[in-house]
Amino acid sequence: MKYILQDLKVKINDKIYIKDPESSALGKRIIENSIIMIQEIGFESFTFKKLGEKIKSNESSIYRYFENKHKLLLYLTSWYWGWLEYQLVFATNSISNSEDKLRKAIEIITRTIEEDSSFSHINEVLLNKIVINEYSKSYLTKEVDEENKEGYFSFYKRLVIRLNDMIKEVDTTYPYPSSLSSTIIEGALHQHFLKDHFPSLTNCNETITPTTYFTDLVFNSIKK
Amino acid sequence: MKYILQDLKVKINDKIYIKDPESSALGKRIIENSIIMIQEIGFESFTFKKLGEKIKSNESSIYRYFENKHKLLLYLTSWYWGWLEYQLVFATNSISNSEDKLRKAIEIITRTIEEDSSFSHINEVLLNKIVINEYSKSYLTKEVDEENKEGYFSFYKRLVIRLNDMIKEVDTTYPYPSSLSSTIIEGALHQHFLKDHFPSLTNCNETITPTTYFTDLVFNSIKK
DNA sequence: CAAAAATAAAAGTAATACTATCATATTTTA
DNA sequence: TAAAATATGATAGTATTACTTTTATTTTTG
Repeated sequence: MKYILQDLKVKINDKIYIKDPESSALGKRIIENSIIMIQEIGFESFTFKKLGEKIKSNESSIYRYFENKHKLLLYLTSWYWGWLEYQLVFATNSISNSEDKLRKAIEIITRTIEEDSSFSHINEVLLNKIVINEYSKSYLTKEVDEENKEGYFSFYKRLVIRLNDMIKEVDTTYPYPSSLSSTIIEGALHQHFLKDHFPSLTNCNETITPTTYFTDLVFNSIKK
Repeated sequence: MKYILQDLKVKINDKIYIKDPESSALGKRIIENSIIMIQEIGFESFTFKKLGEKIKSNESSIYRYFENKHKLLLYLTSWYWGWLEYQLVFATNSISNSEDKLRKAIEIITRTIEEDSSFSHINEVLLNKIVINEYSKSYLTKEVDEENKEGYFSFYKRLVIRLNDMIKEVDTTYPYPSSLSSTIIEGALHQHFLKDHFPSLTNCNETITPTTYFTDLVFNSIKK
């Protein structure tokens, strides 16, 4: 698994970047350190100038890779959803029973990314935290429809559709499979956030995980 | 109902503002027009300078009411959740059957705010759109824990807890009432957003409403 | 080794997010 | 009703952001 993951390259829509950060050492440092920095100080406070200082490069050099920090966030989150989709496919592929498959899919999507199975320069534990705290900012904009047309959200959409398909496989008659799928994916991020900042608004904690909650939710809604 | 609503004053935490916008004509113009403007151009592009031009007042005068636009967003969204709570209490109060009560509560929380039942200077149809598009930005910040301690999210929390209580009333044994409650409230905003921008990720449309979907979801999860 | 490409350094611009000062208008109250 | 207090408006100023441009330097490659 490790070996395969090391070879995996998530192919990001090339309109998101000006120059592919995977194509150079500087590009990789930009990605690696932007993840660390956004996680540390938050997306609002993060600037290309600060990142330049951190990686001892120049602001103007970073602008040759990404138009602006919004595009960089789109890049990072696209990578995350692509990575998660790979995890999902890898883990569910061999399961023939559709109920077991769905169960596993929910687990993959809602679990806490804990062990640092990080390969190369991307720390997906930190990246998962960024997705929890910043992802919705990437689509809650006035430009969402244009950017959607450009395909900037295609990994996310593909994941929602994949889960939707798995739900349908278990119960063809369930009338809201894509709403349920999008609720799980977005809701999982939200429950993880609440657990850390608004514990009174969730039952999730060290013992009850979002996986437990969403598994129960899904299997009560669809017929088994 | 109209009459009562006209008298309702949502009492916002006074640390959110510097000077109470309800206390003056200028303050009310700030609120009224900031809602219109944020809805029009989005929160990112919105500035106090632009608002000043629109209401023919001065940037510096607006700063005497709100420290910054983040606090203004907290004010507007607090007002919205307070208003929605009022709607909820008003509509469910007289229902004695706890299942019917929950059903009505879900309806109030997940429905599209359509008719402009606006009173005074606040247009809650536009405000609902702002909440759909911008609310998560108000808490997805590095300051969320401090601001939560200051009580800036108390209306939202109270609504989640109220719905949680109603779920418990119907089924005391259900193990995830607060997660379900927060999923409904956050999820309803999300489904409304998807319906407008990512229709392939939701089953909600003109005929299937978020209310239909969430009502089904809830009553399949809890025992009746 | 020369040419091309990538990166770094520095400077410049327009806008943002404020703060401060002072003038003027309006309201309050003595 | 005059004086005082308060609210608002106009103007200017500051630091930072979000870039763009130009030029110099370093690295890569043919």
